[in-house]
Order: sequence, then C-alpha cells, then structure tokens
Amino acid sequence: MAQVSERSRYQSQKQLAIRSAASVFAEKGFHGASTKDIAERMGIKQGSLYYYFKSKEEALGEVCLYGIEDYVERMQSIAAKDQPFEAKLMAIIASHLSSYRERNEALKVHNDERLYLPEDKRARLKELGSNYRQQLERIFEEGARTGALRASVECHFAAQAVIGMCNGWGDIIVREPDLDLFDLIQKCTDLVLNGFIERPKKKCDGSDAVGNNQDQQD
Amino acid sequence: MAQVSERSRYQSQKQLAIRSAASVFAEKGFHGASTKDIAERMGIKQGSLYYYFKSKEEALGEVCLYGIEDYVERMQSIAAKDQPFEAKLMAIIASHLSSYRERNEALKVHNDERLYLPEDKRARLKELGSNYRQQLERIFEEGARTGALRASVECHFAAQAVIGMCNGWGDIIVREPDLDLFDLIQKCTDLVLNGFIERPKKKCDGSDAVGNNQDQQD
DNA sequence: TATAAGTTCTATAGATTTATAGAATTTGCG
DNA sequence: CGCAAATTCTATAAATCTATAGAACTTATA
Repeated sequence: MAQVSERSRYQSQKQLAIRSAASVFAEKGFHGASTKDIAERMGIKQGSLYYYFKSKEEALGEVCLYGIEDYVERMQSIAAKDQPFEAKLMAIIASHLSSYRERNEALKVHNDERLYLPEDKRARLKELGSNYRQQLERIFEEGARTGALRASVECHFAAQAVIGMCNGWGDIIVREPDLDLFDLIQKCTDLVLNGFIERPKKKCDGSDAVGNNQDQQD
Repeated sequence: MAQVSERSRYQSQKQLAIRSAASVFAEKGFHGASTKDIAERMGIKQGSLYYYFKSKEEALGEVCLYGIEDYVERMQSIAAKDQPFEAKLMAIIASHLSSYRERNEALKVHNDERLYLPEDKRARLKELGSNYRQQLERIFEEGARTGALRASVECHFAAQAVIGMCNGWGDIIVREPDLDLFDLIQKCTDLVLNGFIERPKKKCDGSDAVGNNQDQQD
C-alpha cells in the first residue's frame, strides 16, 4: 500500500474534480459542459478525468450529492433545537442562502441539473430533498400549533414557498459575490414573517425581531 | 404569390415549430435537446427544421422571446390601471403564474436557458426583463408612498423576491397540470402581503382581502 | 392541366464528444 | 537506488449532432 498522508492524493484530487465539475456544470449546464472543460479546469487532460468518474453522468451525481448533503444535516440540527419559530425560520433561510456561497455552486447544479440524472441515480437525492421539505413543513406545523403562525397558513404551501424564494436568490448570490448575504437573510425572513403591508405593531420591539443566529454559517 | 389564407401555412408551422422547441427545450434543456427531437415533435424531419430557423440558437432566441413578450405587456396594463396596491400585486402574481400554463413552457425556457444565448441575441430579452422588474419596483414604490407598504421595505428587494417566488412555482406548475392555480395565486399574494405570523387584525374584513381579479387570466 | 412558389425530404460533410486501452510518468517506500 | 502502485497521458473508436445542398413533393391558382 502507498501514501496514507494527511489525506491521500486520490482523495484531494477527487474533491478537486467534484468542485471543478460543479463549477463547469453551473456555468454551462450538464449537457453544455464537456469532460474536456472539466478536466481543463482541474488541470489534467480529458481522458484522465475517468480515473475519478466512471462517466460524466456519475460526475453530475456526485456534484448534486455534494451540493445538498450537509444542507439536510443543517436542517436537522436546526429542527432539533429548542427555539421559537421565528429564530428557526431565520436559521433555515440563513443556512439555505449561505449554502450557495459555500458549496462552490454545487447546490445550484443540484437545483438546475439533477433532473438529467436517470431515475435510479436520483433516488438518494429525492430522499434528501423530501426529507428537507418535510422537516421544514413540520417546523411550520409546530409554529401553527404554538400560535406563532396564523391558523390559515397551509404548511405544505409555506414550505414550498420558502424553498422557492430562497432558490430564487441562488442565481443572484452565485453571480454577485459582493452581495451582502446577512442583509438578504434578514430581509427574506422579515418578508416571510411579516409580509410587506403596513399594519399596527403588535409588541413593537423592532420589525426585525430575530437577530442572533450567525452560528449557522460557520 | 400564393395563399393568403386565414394565416399562411408558413405562419402556423412556424408557430408550431416555436412551441415544439419550447416543449423540447423545457424537457431536455437547450444543449440536451437535438434539432431532431424538435423536428420529430412537430412531425417533420430534422433537416426541414432549418426552413423555419437559421440555427438551433435562433430557435432558442425565438422561444425565449415568445415566453416573455406579452408577459411584459400585461405588466404594463396592470401598472397603468388605477387600483389599490393589493389588487395590483395580486394581478401581477396571477399574470406571472398563469403564464407558465399558457405559454407552452416557453417562460420556463426563458428563465432557465436564456443565458446560453450570446450576449447580443440576449439584448432584447434583457431589456424586457429589466422593464418588467422596474415596473414592479415602481408599483412597490407607489405602494410605499401611499402608505400601503411598510416604510422599511426596500422596493428593489421586494420586486426581486416576488419574481423569484413566482419563478419558484414555475417548475411545479409546469410539472403538475392539476394544480389549482387560482388557489395558489391567492396564497402567494397573501404571503407577500401579510406574511405567516399571527398578529392582531387591522380592519378585519377577512385575511385574504383581495379577491376580484380573475380578469387577468383570459 | 400546367406552372411556379412553397414546403419537406434525403444524404452527407465536418465537427464534437464520450469513453476505453495501453503506454508513460510520478510517487512513496523498502 | 529500484520496485510497485498510483496517477496521468496519448491516441482513437464509435456515436453523436449541426447545418447545408439539392432533389422531390404539395399546393394554389391561372
């Protein structure tokens, strides 16, 4: 056997391969990207890429998985915490939006390109995605039970709407690296909680009542 | 000269070509779709497609344009009307969401694939998109001026958020033909206006106060 | 029916792409 | 050093796919 260094060359090159593929897929789309593009971005020749991926499709699968895997874990740890609904919601939005920055565009690739995977290779991703949505739904249900939410709110709609809104910012976050993420997180949370219309204040301790959740964005 | 029938065969076949391309691009993406796919969907052979499009890229351009052209017109007619902010907002959301049904997936293609067009062919689309967003922004500004909106709302953010949320439903609307669009429109409007949290009622004439805007979805 | 314009077809050149095989090089270690 | 495993390279087969040229077929109408 060979090198058991910090982390074998294979491991770090594989990681680089995944990140390169993520970057190229995000830019050109799965079908628009060639294996030559990916190999060049990581500094090797086209044929050599197949040392790390069995096929281009497998590369897409690994990128997508990389894009959402710890995303779900974060949701679980948020859901498990004992916090008021407002704080949880903000933590979720923070986690979701900051993933677009941290995951080297892989989350964007997951959102936009995963449907090009064959059904069976998508099973795991589907599972993770459903898990995520269900957890979010449950948080809304809990919010409704404790009276933090209006009774008329449908939790399935609510979860889908929040996910959709966050995904809508994905492109912009990836495209504009100078965008102030924390500011955006606050505004999104405020929108989902309070909406846009003027109304008499309830308790009146500031319109962006929740403000101490930076710990989600290591 | 030949047939000046109802509408020349060329015109109706061209329309069919655009719709076929929209459908195939929506399903497989621009690069994933072949000209053979498009031709087959419209019932002609691959080579014949070039009678209607100079190139595959031109087909994409025309699909994208078809996808948003009257979308902007509708926005203008909504903006011009003399209605309260709430009614306008709902009309906009109704227009946006129902476009996904009516335009044969072309709006989805515009959203997902337009970036694969070269800069110069995208100019017109950019113009229309900016126009749309600016009009929406102005409606929010007006809402803020008349006191319908909270003063703290940033109109640029608001416009982008509403567009993003609507686009988030696009995939789902296209994928699930049985989805109740009118119900969705109401829920989305309610979310943007009121948010999700429980709060004391202001005037108390029902939580979904706006409800007479079906005229947007001919 | 004869004609011309309009529409579609067949066939193909030329370019690109994925994936594989086997040679060449690099790396870590005894 | 000198070996063996790991990694990367070159070259290429085979399967695309776009766009074009020119033949063939359709249609409307004179």
